[in-house]
Amino acid sequence: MLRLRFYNTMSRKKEEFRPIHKRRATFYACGPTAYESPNMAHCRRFVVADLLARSLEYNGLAVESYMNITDLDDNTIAGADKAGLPLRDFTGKYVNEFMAAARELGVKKATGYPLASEHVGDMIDIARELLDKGYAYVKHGSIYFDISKFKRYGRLSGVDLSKIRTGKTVDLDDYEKDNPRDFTLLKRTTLDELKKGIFYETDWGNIRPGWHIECSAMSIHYLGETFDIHLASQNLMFPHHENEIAIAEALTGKPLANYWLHSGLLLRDGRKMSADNGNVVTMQDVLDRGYSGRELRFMFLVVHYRKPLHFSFKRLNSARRTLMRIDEFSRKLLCLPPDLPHPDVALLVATLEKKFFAALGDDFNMSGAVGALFDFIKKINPILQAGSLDRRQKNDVLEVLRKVNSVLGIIRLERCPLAPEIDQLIRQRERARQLKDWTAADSVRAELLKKGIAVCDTACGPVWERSIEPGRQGNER
RNA sequence: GGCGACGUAGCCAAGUGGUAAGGCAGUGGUCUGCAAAACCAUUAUUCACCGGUUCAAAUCCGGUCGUCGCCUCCA
Repeated sequence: MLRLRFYNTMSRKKEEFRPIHKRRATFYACGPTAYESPNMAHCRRFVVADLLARSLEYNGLAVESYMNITDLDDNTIAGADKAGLPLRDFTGKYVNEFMAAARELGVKKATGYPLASEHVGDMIDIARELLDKGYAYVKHGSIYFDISKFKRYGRLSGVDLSKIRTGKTVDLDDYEKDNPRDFTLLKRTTLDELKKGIFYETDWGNIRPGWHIECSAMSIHYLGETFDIHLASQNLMFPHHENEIAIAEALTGKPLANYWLHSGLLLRDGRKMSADNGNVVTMQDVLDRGYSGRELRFMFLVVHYRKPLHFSFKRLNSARRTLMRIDEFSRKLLCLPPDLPHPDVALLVATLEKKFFAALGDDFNMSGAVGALFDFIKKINPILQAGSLDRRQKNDVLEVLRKVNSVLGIIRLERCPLAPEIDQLIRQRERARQLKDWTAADSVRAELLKKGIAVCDTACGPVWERSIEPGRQGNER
């Protein structure tokens, strides 16, 4: 059992996690917009959400997690228009890509991935209620949230609305707000949208929802008025999260989430990775270069989730090498025959478990946790090399690694099952090697390779693995 | 201009008051029929800079510099 603490943006401190329900944890993560292919920034967010979910699960909590997909907004509408496709077909393609990327990254499925377009009814209800309560107003067929009515605005991000430069990034001429700081809840349908059938009928005319109300509506719909954790990346803090909070709290009078977690940005060449900066590296780019989702996952995992992460292929290479060291270790552990017991193993196993989960529980300090794993590997390696682990100790080692891996999700602990004839061949090759019949040994090795088994020799005997195409290694669970 | 984050070795990265984890690369060694590796050892008198508090500071306080992000629909 793990004591979980994490940094709550709302209080700007690390706090101990106390779920609302004893055995259940609920969290909502802001997901991608379905108008572009998954890139490294999306991948990091997926992995961070997965880390959170797995940590909560390890803590014995049943996790209910939702990550929304924005499939109804300016970008998706403009994208579909440009592609000459119906909105649904356009976004559907990207939704599938995101799901595939998540799988590739070894991300456990969230409870749900709701689409904004399927919850417009909820959004309209919320807007109506906010109008009734006086937090919103109608103007020329659009509905805006009146920020002046929500006194606690800005608590999360610390912005002072009087000092903000309005209109710097948005053309205010497109809106008819009472105050430029107000934000759109429901936007009057344009003529073009009307023609394409992208509109929803309401008492106030045809509309479509704005971005902020989508998240409030979906999170409340699935998780209730107050849930445990809201997760997203830092650059969404203002205005998106402030607006989400304003909508939800004006509506219910209760906090939307008890803990607000924000992950760091993903940078490329010192700048945020985004289409605007023209420095996007997609998941597909990385796979095409022969890297695996598993290698990406590891690269994302070892950097603290709140820190900015500079993406580079050099870094990815370094992650690959590091992973190879772990793989070598687990291969030996699985393949080499058990022998005599070693006196230090019990303590080493206990230390790994303690240190790994203490680091994890301290605001997801994965660098510290992985450091503990390497300390362990370094100590066990010589023992393994000397062939002095007995069967029971090997099981203990495997068991602690399974625990660690329930969060990491990258260690290969499934012994590659050997068909009897493969086992036979390996033995045959060993006999040939003992007789120094190198020609026979090499031909058996070649035969094994044809059957998809790569054999390496070590001082303690042969170690094998399923030979896999580089870059296409599957993730262990 | 306002708000926020970050700055630790060649690179990546932990460490938030007790004397610098871990990984990659490098170097040296061990093992090895071949192959591919692997394994071990080693690498920061110092934590962007300046000042202060303290017996003790990468860690706390004040200031400076640098990089990045957000400021009302890129997400």
